[in-house]
Amino acid sequence: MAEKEITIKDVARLAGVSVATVSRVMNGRDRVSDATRKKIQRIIEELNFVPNTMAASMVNKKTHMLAVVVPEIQNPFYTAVIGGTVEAAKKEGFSTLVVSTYNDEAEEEEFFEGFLGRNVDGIILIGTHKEAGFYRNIRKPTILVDRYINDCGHDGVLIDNFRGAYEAARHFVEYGHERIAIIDGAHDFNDGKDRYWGYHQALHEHGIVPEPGYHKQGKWLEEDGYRFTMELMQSAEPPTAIFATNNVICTGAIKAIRDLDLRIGEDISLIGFDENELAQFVQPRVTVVGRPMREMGIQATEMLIQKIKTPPGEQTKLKRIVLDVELIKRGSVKKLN
Amino acid sequence: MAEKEITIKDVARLAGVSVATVSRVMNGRDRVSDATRKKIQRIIEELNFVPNTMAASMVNKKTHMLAVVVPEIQNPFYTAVIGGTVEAAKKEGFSTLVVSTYNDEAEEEEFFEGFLGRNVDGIILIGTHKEAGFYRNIRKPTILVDRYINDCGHDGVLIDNFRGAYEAARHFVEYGHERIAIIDGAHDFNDGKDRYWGYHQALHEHGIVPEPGYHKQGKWLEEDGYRFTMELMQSAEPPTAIFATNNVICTGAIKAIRDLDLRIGEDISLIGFDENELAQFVQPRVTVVGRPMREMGIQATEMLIQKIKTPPGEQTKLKRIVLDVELIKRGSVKKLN
DNA sequence: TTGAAAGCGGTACCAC
DNA sequence: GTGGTACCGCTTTCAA
Repeated sequence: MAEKEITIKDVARLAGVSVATVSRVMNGRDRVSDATRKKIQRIIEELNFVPNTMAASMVNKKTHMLAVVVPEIQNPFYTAVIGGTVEAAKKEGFSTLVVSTYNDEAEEEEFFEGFLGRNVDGIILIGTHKEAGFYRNIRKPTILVDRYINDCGHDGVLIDNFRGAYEAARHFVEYGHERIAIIDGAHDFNDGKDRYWGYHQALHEHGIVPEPGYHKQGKWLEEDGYRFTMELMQSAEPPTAIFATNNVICTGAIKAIRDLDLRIGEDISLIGFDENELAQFVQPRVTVVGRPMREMGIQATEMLIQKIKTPPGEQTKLKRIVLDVELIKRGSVKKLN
Repeated sequence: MAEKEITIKDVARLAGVSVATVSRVMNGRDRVSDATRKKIQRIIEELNFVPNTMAASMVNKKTHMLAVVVPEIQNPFYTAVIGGTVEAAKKEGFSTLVVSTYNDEAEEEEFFEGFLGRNVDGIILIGTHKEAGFYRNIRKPTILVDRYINDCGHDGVLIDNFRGAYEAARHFVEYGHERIAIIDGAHDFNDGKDRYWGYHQALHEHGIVPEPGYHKQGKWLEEDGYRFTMELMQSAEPPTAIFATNNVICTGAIKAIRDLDLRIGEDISLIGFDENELAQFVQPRVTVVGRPMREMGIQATEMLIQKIKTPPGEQTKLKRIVLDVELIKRGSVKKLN
């Protein structure tokens, strides 16, 4: 397991040339005579020599690695973004490594201070921190995905949360709903906040004043979706529609509805945010606001690599790409009018 | 974004000491006078200096990083293993990075040849390669998880697939089933093969000869579960029970049963392998063979770190840890007798 | 207690 | 074309 590693020096010695020449052959930049090249290549082969990437990185300050840092690796939304990133990175010759912070700020900080954070060429970040200061301290090409903090100093790839929620709520209204509840979580990030206000505006525009009791705030957890749906449906005046603002809340809501022996799209209308297994399984299937998850990863990665390749001098000003969402209508919203 | 990095030299110069002394203060090993230590610490603070981990690693050959390489990051089984790994690694002061090979051998090879594979201290590997040769080439502390290849030269943390399948099949038999189908995939790895033969033995022991048409082999995909369940149930002599040998096949089977308008545990009995969302959602819930996924990650990581810390001389002989599985009985198996 | 200097394993510039 | 060599940023003897 731990024989002394073979180095470029060994190769040079055995080939009877200098390390410089071996280096040339490895990188194929400078030209080397065919004879020596052949000989060196043979020795490399024989010795099964693999250059130490770290040593190389020390001098040229490049690792050709990207990190994608997500809050939670178990959430299919994030794994889809990761998939897009890996694909796009590979195309450009970069390797990708994944880090999950498990929604823990300390964990996120450790990444940046540790080996990884300091040695990747760039970072795709779905952050956990809420203050711009944290992000401003990141001195490395970074693209924020999904969650964006104003004044953070980095580019972002986002989706139009406001519009997604607006469309969902409007869909309810158009179908004649007025008692429309929303289950979300803390408004720590733009995404959650925007979804709430999108919903809010759609209602207002149609003269509906959202009843305070219809706004349930948890922690963006499945159990919140479950508990609040239970509460709502068992209250004196249950809503006719529920907007579940992320995929796990939606899962919880579906389970609650099932346990309450209610029929989706009949006894209660439901719209979720993001695709999820259950939403596609139940009958009728659940209408959701879909976002181009994989595409977000791809776009972010392309921006990132672009940025990495741009000489420090000519950095352009900050930009944010906003991708569109789509209301995927299925059968979970009952027509009341 | 790219001001010149601060180095240990800058600190040394400003503190009016040698780099050696700064290094001492940073690592806290050697003793340094209180006065100089204070001064150096102040400068480090002021400059916001963070040492270059790569340079350090070059000399002490340690990165304190572990990689966990999985075939597919979207599969909850693997993310659970990852979770266990991250937890255990953290306890011992190691960072963990995740790499998904997407079931692609080339991708897996690239990892080992690239920056990451060469610079982590150890690897938790759920491999994609099928030949022992590939694994024997890995010259780094490595633990194989779940999938094990004989003669690979590494320790492993496995589960008793044979027994899990055996228990599942026996459960069917005890409940009076005789027409028991099994859906699996290629027997490339021990896990799949063992599951098939566990099933096979249980039937044989009870004098049941598995009908060839009841063994459906696909690619371990959800669509296989769906397609084969359809085929089986629409055949001239449909089985009374189906053993879905992994989580996604089970998901597919559940969907097919739903689309066929059949009732689980009534028209068709079903047992899955590994927990999954749908198995717990449908009514009645689906009986599954459960494995201690997170625990597998933890055990593997502890073995790995142990190994990393063991001096090369005194390596012990190979060992495999086999964790137990558990048949989680729920309502999806009908009593026929 | 502190400093000088020799690496770690490469890269790249400058000579020849 | 090829070799010599000064780094990259840090750790670690060895001396002082």
